[in-house]
Amino acid sequence: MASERKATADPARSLAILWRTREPTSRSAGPGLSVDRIVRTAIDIADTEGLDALTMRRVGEALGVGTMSVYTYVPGKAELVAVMIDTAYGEMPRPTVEGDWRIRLERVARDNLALYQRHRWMLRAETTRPVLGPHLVAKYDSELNTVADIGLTDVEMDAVLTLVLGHVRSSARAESEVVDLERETGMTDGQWWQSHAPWLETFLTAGTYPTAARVGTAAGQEHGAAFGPEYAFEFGLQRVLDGISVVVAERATAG
Amino acid sequence: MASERKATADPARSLAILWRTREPTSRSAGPGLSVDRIVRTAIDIADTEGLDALTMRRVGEALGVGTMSVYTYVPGKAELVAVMIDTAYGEMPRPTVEGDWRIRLERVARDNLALYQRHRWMLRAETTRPVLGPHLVAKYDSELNTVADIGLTDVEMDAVLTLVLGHVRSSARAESEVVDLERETGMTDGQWWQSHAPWLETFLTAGTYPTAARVGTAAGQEHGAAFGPEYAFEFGLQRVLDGISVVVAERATAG
DNA sequence: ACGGGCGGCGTACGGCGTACGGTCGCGTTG
DNA sequence: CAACGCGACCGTACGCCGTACGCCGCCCGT
Repeated sequence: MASERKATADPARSLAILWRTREPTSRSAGPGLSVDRIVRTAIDIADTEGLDALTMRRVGEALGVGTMSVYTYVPGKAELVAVMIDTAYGEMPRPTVEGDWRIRLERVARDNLALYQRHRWMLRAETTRPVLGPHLVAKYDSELNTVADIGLTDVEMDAVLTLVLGHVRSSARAESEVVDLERETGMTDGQWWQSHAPWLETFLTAGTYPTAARVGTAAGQEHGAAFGPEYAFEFGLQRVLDGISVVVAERATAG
Repeated sequence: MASERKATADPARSLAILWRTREPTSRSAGPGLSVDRIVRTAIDIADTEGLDALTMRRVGEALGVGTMSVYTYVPGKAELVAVMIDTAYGEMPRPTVEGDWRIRLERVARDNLALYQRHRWMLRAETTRPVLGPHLVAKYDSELNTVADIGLTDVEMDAVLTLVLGHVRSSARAESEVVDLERETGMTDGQWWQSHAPWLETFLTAGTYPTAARVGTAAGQEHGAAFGPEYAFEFGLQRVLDGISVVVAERATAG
């Protein structure tokens, strides 16, 4: 597919599907297709077989229905993916209001990480502009409320959320890469590294990049693998929260 | 393409191409193909027409050569993209050693942002495991040196770099989405938002998500568009650096 | 002079998203 | 109660993609 070229070409239609503005229209007792059934099936496929396996033909097949029947409910694949994303947002827990802002924000980060771990395809699908579905809006609102009372301006609240969610995405991607690699090559991360190491050493004359060699080795041994995604997530999250707490403190003393 | 399924299936071959272990082999005065010419052409196409336009047929055509001739030098599209990525890393400036760590790290962030702005396709191509080409290694080494003398452990140095580069990537992606959207729909970000707003309001009963509505509006008016990628980058970068300086200070007093 | 090897490539295959034009059974209307 | 229109369903086909395979013809070593 030439991607989402026209994903937003018809805002009316796209948004109508996202927000389910449509009667159930169960006319007969036939296959009984619906946007919801299609989306659930598609998410299932993407979860278990990966985004590459998500094919319109595959979706039809899984529903026991012709390929083109799917197009009765969804204008195209891009829109289907959009609804999948919004649906996934919908199954997240809403942030609690307990604890101070740092605890709440940390919770938001962990919930989002769990989302990406459950639906790794989202990391590759969320390429275009945010979907603007009902669940994304609800999520955005509830996550904003998490940092609504700590003295930040509206613009800063948005930026804080963007920063934290961006870090989560980055970490989730790094972790997902390791998992994907293991599934695709049948090697663990360590084995993959081992198989590349001799070749790397061939090219990399000893001493040319001392820092890279030392740190790469150190990081590898520390985590038992070439990269420690969980460590990177935790370390980064604490750094980000530390950084945020600096502005929060500023606002508290200045305001 | 089923993506990079076998991108690393033959480490020897892949690494050999990455590190250019091969005589130039300019046998005749024919088309004179080479990995370098192919990669430069491919980068050109991706830069000006986007990653979706990067097709093996298109590459051959641009080189005045049959499609399959490209395969003489490159095992497949995945490997081609890998070399493109490493080549792009190669044209980055190497970080200076002037100033304190914060200035140097900030410079690293800005250089990487500029890279992504010049080659937006990298944001969508860098999906798999890092490429392990010569330029990536050199980049990693020189960027590490930027934070090598501030009292962090090796593992922490790696994590700091990962954090900063992750933030850059996230910001660059957000910015790229806006640009792509404008190019694809012919609307500016503001216009796009305007065209969606009436529909959103239809679904979004006033007052259901007060915080989202207020902050969304505030952020939009502040930046003159629905989202201010540059602001998000700057704000996030300062927060991240603040967070890092907390550990650095800790190490300085404790060590 | 010649023969092998390799750079170059034409053709073809399987798979993708999806446009288009049917078919058929239901709910509504006279 | 009969006719009908509409919408769910779908078979076929088109134009893309990546790339396997086998063939040419030229250059270079002999």
